[in-house]
Amino acid sequence: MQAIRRVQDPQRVYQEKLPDHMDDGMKHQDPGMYKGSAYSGYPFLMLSDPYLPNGSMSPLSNKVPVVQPSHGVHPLTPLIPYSNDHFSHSSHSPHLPADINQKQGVHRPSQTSDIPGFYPLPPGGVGQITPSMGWFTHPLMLGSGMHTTGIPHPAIVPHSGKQEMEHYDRNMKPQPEPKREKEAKKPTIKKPLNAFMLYMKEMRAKVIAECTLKESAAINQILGRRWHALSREEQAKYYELARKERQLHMQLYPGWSARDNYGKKKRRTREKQQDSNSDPASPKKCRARFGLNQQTDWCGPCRRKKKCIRYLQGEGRCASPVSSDGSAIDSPPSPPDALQRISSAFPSDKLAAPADPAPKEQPDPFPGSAHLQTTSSSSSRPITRCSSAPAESPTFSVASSGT
DNA sequence: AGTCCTTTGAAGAGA
DNA sequence: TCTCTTCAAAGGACT
Repeated sequence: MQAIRRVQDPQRVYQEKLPDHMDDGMKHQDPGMYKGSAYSGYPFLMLSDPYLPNGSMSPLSNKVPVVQPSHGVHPLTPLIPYSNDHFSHSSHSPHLPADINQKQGVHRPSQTSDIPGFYPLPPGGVGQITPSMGWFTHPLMLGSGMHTTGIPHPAIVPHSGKQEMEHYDRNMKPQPEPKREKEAKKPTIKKPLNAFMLYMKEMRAKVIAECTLKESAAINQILGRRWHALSREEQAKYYELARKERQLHMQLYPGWSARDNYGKKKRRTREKQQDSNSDPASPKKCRARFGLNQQTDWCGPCRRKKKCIRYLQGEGRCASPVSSDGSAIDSPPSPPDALQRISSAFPSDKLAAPADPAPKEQPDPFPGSAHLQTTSSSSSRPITRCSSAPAESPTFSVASSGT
């Protein structure tokens, strides 16, 4: 039933979930645009994207040179956002069972029969699509993430990497195996990538090349800032790609739920739960402490529904909480408005920027560039210090971690 | 081998 | 309805 519901109403879901700034036009462009073909959102079919003025496959291809990343991301990365590694270890197996995901209760539609009319498959199903892509020999095409339709989807990966994929290939051999062992080798369907993940996927190599960094935590901090530095139009491209990716994912795995992958980081989960239980910086507790409206007031100057920045910075208290309309709630030194107070307190971050517990010594002269003051206080392993430098030629040096 | 770090966004669970 | 949690990618560092 859940699968049916999800398949029947994806358009509404996506439109509702579109970021606010997408309301301007994106939503209105959408009606019916996917109804012609069930897989019109499928990456391989997006050779000419109506959302991209020049029909480019890459949202940044018209402004950012494609850098072949070390991990082999395909130039079409934004539309094929899954790691090739997951598939490069298994050559095409004609014996690959079509229905490889029964364990997770994913209903694998047998062509058109099980797909509600909202996603009418073209005659012959998606399988007819592949011949038109004869030029396209992406490794994913040869992987074991093969959909019933014959089109692989990179979201299908083994539970824990390459070795399991090799096991999985062996499973293709007609050798009877214990049921329990078989179940343990069932691949995992991963979540579709969101807009920021798609952006990271594309820009990571560029940042690595610029900064000669490889540590992802530091790279991601840079990418996070650059993401906020993007214009709405630029971000909208990634939101749209993500929306299509979700739609494709929903089409391929109608019964899949993000919940299927819950519980795979159990240690971290437990620690976080313990932490949250005793964390006085939680928004709810901060609001309670300041007598704020739990429903409408924001916690702290960050205006994010997360932990209080000031608390995390060591002040041990919430400061300058603002109401939902931006007006000050406590009594700071009479700022013009809460937003200005916020931006003055955190000059290098936009309002929506992530809470960086590191003290902001001076405004970031290159917002969006690879300017990393320091790493998080939550990390006992300072990673990188990035000097202020133009975005085109940032310089990085590895901070002495003191280890 | 498994987990952490770090980012944003989507989705699910629970209050 | 809102808040909170988890996971998605990445790879070096750590346990």
